Amino acid sequence: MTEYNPKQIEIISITEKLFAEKGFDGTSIREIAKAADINVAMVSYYFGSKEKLLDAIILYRLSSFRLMLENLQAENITAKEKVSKFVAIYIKRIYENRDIYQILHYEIVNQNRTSNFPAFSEIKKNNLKLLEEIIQEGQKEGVFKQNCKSVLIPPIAIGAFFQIYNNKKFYQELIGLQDEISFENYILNEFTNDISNVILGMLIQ
Amino acid sequence: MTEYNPKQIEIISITEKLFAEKGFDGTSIREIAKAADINVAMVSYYFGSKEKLLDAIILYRLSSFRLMLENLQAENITAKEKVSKFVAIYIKRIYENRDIYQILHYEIVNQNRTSNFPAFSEIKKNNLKLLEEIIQEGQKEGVFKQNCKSVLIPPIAIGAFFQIYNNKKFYQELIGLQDEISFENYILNEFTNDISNVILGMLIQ
DNA sequence: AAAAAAATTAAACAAACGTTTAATTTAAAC
DNA sequence: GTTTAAATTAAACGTTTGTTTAATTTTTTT
Repeated sequence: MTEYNPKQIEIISITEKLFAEKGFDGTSIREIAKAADINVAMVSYYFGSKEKLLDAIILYRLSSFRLMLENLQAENITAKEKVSKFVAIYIKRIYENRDIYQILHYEIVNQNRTSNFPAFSEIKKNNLKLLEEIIQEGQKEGVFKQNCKSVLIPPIAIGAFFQIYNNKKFYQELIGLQDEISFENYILNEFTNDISNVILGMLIQ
Repeated sequence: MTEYNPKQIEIISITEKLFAEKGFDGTSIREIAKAADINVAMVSYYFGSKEKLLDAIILYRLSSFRLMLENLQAENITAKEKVSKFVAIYIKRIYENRDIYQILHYEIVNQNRTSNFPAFSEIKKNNLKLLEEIIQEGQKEGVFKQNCKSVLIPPIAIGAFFQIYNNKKFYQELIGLQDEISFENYILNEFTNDISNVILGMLIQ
């Protein structure tokens, strides 16, 4: 795997934000160069092309995605608590990596690019597998229903989060969250708790 | 309000699909012209510019969005049944208008365009108002909790739908839905029912 | 049938795009 | 301190972009 030097990582980070905000097609190399305070030729020099820069962003961010949830299974808590923890860790990770999620989401919808996202599918599958193990545990404990819709859990969590995040102004006004910090607090506490309860309500008999 | 002739409506419909698939920036006027079998100059001739064509698409689709849910409140059924019906109508409408939802979603995230979406916010607010009336009804009936998170209902429904729709291939494989028809059936029946239950689980004491 | 209006066309426009070049500066190696 | 490699630059490349022009065809009106 390719290692990136500090200059490359800086370009990756700045471009990640721009792509998430304005989209791949909506962001020009000249904009990137200006934001990162580099010459336009540097993108090609370091990454080969704009599209390969996108690949680099995805590769760079996704590489740190593995593990994190692995330890959860081993913990000595009830299945119900594990689901709550899963949701909390999941939403936190999405929130913290919202830029790359936004980019990936759009690039998956938008078939213009030929980037391959099998790595992303793999992560999703692993998450689901872990989740199903936890649910089976809860079924054995007799607290979860037998026909649980585990597949719906990630889309509910991710989907609801991005619906609110992408309509931030609308919901900030609605819920009454003035600044960025109170919004972040809402997401990581109240929202996380609510979604956790919604999902548990679906699982518990 | 401007009326559109059949030729304009054809351009609107074809462009709507292209914008939803490839994004505003990812779709060129020449692509639109080719798909709609018209000369490139016709877009400017009929709509003024590419950006005004986007406005026309939004205006044209959103104008048919009002009502639909209005009658629900008057029906002689329980609040619980009303919520189920609300969710079903809501998901159906999103599914049938998924292209314009996709465009709006992206354009709201993407601040490149100066299109104003107060009409869309208005629709969302009206939906929420109706929903809260139904919930209050259910609270009076004594079936719904006192502190209900009604704000979360639309984002859960829309969010979960688009998470699945935008990762269609992934979920088709996962759930086992070979063709387009069985996917549509899944969304309008099983998925709608599951989401309805999830939301009711959140409301019922 | 003649005149007026609307629709359609091919061609051209300048601007912006991603990318490459070749020259220059900076840093590392010896 | 000289040589070699890496980083950075301004300029130019050929395309593609959205839009406009001016000429032509089609349709409508009288």
